[in-house]
Amino acid sequence: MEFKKELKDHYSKGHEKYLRHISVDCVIFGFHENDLKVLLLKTKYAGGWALPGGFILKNEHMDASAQRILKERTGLDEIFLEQFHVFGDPDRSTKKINQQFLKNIGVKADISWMFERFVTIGYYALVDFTKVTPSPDNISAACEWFSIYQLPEMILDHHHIFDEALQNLRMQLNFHPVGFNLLGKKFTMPELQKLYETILGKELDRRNFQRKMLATGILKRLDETKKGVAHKAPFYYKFDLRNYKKALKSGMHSFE
Amino acid sequence: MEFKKELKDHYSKGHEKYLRHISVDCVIFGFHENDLKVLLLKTKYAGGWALPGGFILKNEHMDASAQRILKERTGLDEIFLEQFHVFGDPDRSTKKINQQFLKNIGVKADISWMFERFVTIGYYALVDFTKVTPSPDNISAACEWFSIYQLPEMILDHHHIFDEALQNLRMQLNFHPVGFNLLGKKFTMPELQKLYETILGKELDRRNFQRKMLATGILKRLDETKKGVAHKAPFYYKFDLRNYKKALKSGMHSFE
DNA sequence: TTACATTGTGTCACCATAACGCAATGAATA
DNA sequence: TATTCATTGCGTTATGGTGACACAATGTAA
Repeated sequence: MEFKKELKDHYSKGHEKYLRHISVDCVIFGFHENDLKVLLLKTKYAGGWALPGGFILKNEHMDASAQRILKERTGLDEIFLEQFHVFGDPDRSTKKINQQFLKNIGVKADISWMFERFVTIGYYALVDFTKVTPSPDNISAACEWFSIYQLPEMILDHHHIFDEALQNLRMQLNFHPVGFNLLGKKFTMPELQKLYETILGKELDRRNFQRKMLATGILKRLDETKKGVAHKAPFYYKFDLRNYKKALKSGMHSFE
Repeated sequence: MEFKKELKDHYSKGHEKYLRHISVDCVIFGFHENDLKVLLLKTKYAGGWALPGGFILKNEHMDASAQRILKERTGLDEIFLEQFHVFGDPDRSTKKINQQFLKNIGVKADISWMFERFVTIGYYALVDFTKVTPSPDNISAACEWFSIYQLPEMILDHHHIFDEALQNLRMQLNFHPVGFNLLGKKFTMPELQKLYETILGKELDRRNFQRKMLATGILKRLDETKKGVAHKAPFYYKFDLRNYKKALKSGMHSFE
């Protein structure tokens, strides 16, 4: 009940803390077991899964609010974040779902700022899957990873927001290095390739991929090879941060 | 005085009409006399030039509000518009300038929604220069074109917004056809080339440009040649709208 | 010891691009 | 009327990136 009061306060007085009409939604990508995954929240009251989202504090930088939201859901700091699109359809947050939601938590719809229209800023994030501790927020019953190829039913236009995010990530992949945010410190070439294939949703030629990646100069080969694998052991690589950052700014060439 | 009352109402009661905290700013590009130009407004009260901007009506699609703003400043309908970035720094609209402004029109700063923080959505537009009738709004003394290479002093972070818009336009130029929105119905190859050179800010090889443009398939050569020119008369071209739109979706290759 | 899936490196044909050549055009000039 | 000449239209060549594929090296499993 203490919890419900806090929630009720949030929904009836949140407009005193946050900018009205503006929300931030995050598409958080992680890579695990050769699969690209997205972090979603199971809403308690509305039903369906939702992108981690939140609002902008009255004196907070918009980017900082996205960072804050991600920190709360993943436990991670200084996440790679990119604003990719704003969703401004007046009907995007249908009144229906909010009404049901507010009724469930005992707030009269017409006195809540949540009942008003929201324009939402879409961010996508790339995180190291192994370092994330998913934690649901107040209004969520669960916080879980989903394969981007097996997404559950999602609320509002969140599936559409996800689609746009993925499309933007794929574009980004053509011009900027991406792996650093999604992989651990060291990795093999086949692992890196799998990441690219998963994001792009298509297979790439092993040999051409290696040649192109090495040509970018953002990789450093370690003397170490992967142990305990059947067949020939691949080398480990790490990113050359200097060149990696240069490539982030200046851009690269595309992949097949 | 009638005018001042209207303005005062807008600044003291506008929040009843518009979404709070959100504005829309447009970078309107036009091409004239081999020069890329931007449409700016001279503010009456604040001093300095500003991007045409406005707010989102409570039940209006965000894109529609940008279209409305452009219609008011240029007289044009169905303008090519692209949302390119959101500017969310809490300090971007400094209180200083708004305070001075509101004082000048006789509105107490602390009662106006305009005094609050704004997150602004940046759009850029491509228009046919010859069809535009620049018209200033209430709070502006003038509405004029400026060469992107000779911009005047601009208010707030509007110069920064312009810079981002130009950078995005240049990116866009690499993958999507652009001329249709900036040129008239028919044009010569050198004219089209000048447009590209002006946007990119560098010279291109005349012969390679022609070959590449024709290879895209978005152009149709007319039987007509330009009259009254010294030396060899160039052919006129028009866009093949079918292929043009296809290229808009699927993308193209880049220019040098 | 052998089999075999996987890795590292190399080759080749193809295509887009950048750089440049040259003849055709047609108004301006002599 | 003949000539000049900047500009246009079309073509050629060298280069480098890309996709498709070959082959030897590796190292565990049979």
